[in-house]
Amino acid sequence: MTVRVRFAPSPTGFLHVGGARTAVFNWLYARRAGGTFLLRVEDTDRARSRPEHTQAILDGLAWLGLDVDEGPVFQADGVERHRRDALHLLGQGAAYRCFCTAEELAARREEAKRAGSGYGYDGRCGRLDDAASDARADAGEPFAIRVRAPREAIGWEDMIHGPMSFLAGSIDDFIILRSDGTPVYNLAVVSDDAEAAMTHVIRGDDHLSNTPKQILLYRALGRPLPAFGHVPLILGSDGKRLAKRHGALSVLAYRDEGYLPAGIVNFLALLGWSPGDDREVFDVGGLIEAFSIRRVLKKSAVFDLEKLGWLNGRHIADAPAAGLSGAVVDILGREARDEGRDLTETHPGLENSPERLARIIDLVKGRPRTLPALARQVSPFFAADIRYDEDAVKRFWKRPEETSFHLRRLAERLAGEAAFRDVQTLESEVRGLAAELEVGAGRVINPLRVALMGQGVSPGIFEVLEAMGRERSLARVRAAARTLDARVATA
RNA sequence: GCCCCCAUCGUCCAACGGCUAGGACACCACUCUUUCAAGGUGGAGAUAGGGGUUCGAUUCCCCUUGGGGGUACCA
Repeated sequence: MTVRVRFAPSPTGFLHVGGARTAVFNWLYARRAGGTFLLRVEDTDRARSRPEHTQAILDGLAWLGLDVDEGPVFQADGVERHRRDALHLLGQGAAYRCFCTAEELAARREEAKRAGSGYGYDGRCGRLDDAASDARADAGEPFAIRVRAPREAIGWEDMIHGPMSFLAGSIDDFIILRSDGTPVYNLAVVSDDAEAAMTHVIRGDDHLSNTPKQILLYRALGRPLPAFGHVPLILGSDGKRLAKRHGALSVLAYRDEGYLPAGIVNFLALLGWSPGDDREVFDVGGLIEAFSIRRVLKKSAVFDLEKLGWLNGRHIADAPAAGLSGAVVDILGREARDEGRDLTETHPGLENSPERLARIIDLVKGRPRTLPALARQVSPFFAADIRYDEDAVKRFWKRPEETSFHLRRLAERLAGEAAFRDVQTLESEVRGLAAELEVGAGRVINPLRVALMGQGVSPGIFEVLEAMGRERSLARVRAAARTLDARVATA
């Protein structure tokens, strides 16, 4: 039998990281098994469901690269079938009409709570004889439909938790069809999963206590049971269930902050799962190959932004330059527009020299953790004018007078080079100057880095000189000297 | 209240019932006499507590504690 799994979010919000991880596990399971991954939008809560949320979920999955084989199907489209299933159960005697009103039930629950006891439905309407029930229904009295919960314990073999069991009597006769004729969640899920022939239901731990209710519905309906697997929840740094206050939660927010889908998927997969050895950096293909639902933990995991950053950095470093250049152009272009300028103005040549851009990206991509950080490293190689980072200036341009002098001497010396083609030569020139000046090489190199990059971080400075080229490098060094002179004058 | 789940460094993961409890992120130090958001080396850092079972328990069982989920005519 081929594997059929589904991801079934409610369109009541965006695709958040918790949902995304459930989707990742389902998708990985399907891909690993050569099965089918279905998307079902559980939109039966009309009050909270919104079409734009459905779109956001679709966009989120697409961005992550979790391609859907079937669907999206919408739960609301199955309402007629849900109703038929409820009525079928009623006809079979596996369910009964309940004439208790919502108000009565709330009052009884309140009272039970006050008395400090449990408050499952007492089954009183289930004891009505058929004639009485029919008469009241015929008289037009509104009713909901409840299933008759079995008296024995309900258990199953969970793919993640192993043997699971709920005590006899711990499940009450719950409502499956409201008095307005609309189905309740547990019925809709079972009806839909059975209809779509799901073989495995992999979902969050929060559904653990729904499972026995659903199992009894499968049995009552005479439908084959899927295998269940309940993946642990993701917690915030305070150990509480991940919520909005823990920060950016929509996966698209991570996209906007410059994370790579491969980095997010890798990170999410590692939350509650490991291949069993020390490997941590995986591309998507590697994840599919290594994934096993048996190795998913029972324990909930805390979302650690630091580790996501590190992992994303690894993915940026591993990504081919061609796959990164579009993002760099976009980011720098957006920044230019924010200043009311144009990219051809702020970064001339960036868009029409793809080979040079690729070379620069390959040079700098080992360090940054996000796309904007990558763009910041690329920027100086194309920027029409340099901007000096406050902290870098404070740290490496501490002696403006001396540094200005050093930089001028360096410019003179480097100007003797016809072309900046050889990294070794460049290095010996810079070191030679430092020796001549009788200062440590770092005393020249660090200020030079700020002059060229405007930042305190860069690849090896000699590679930077070479990649930046003769004209631009000399211009930057001279401009830095002028800037420093101006500072001395105003000081 | 009742039902259910969970418990290894701060965090994410390892450890057929058997080496000194291992790796990663973060942190600290050193290093790359060139920066760090990169690399390398080293360091600190955990089996929640108590009982069992066993020659031997992170591992199996029980209790306690702690955390989480559910307990709707929400999904």
